[in-house]
Amino acid sequence: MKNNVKIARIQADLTQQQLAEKIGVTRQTISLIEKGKYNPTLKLCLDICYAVNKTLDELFWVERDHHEEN
Amino acid sequence: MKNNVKIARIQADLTQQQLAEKIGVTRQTISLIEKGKYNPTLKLCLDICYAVNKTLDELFWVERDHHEEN
DNA sequence: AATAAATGTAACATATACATTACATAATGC
DNA sequence: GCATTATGTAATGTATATGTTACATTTATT
Repeated sequence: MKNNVKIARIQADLTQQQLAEKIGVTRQTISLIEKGKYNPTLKLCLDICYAVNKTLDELFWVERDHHEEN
Repeated sequence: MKNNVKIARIQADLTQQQLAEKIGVTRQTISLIEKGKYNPTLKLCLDICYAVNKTLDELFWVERDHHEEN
């Protein structure tokens, strides 16, 4: 679950805490998503996009990798 | 949770059943997502994208609506 | 270096995505 | 009309996303 949330958050000059509050989620959730340790729901992905002014593709799109494990 | 899955699925000439099998999910899950009745995980969104050859933005992006009722 | 701020992460609880089974209705072909 | 296929949806179970609390580690500031 690689993504660009951390980069976008830093560009938006937000801490995990601030981003979490903007979205209404806990800091831990942001941390785990940035670390790729879990699989957020679409609604949460969209909320993150809105908070850092990016689209889904910019933050979460990954080409299919034929050798993907998982 | 409006999305364009149904349109893309039909364009790809797949039934809900066929799409579900391609992805490894049940037909019910596809049906509920198309009806906007729930909030799929990112992984499932990506699997749907791959199956119908669209990107996240094409299938799931929605501009923030200030009057969203969720 | 010491202190504070930011981040990682673990244990446990709760909500909900998704599976399973089942049945009903809608659409399509004979 | 009847049979078949596609779709909607309800009940119940399971897995996992997310919350809560708490503490450890890393990074920034002085």
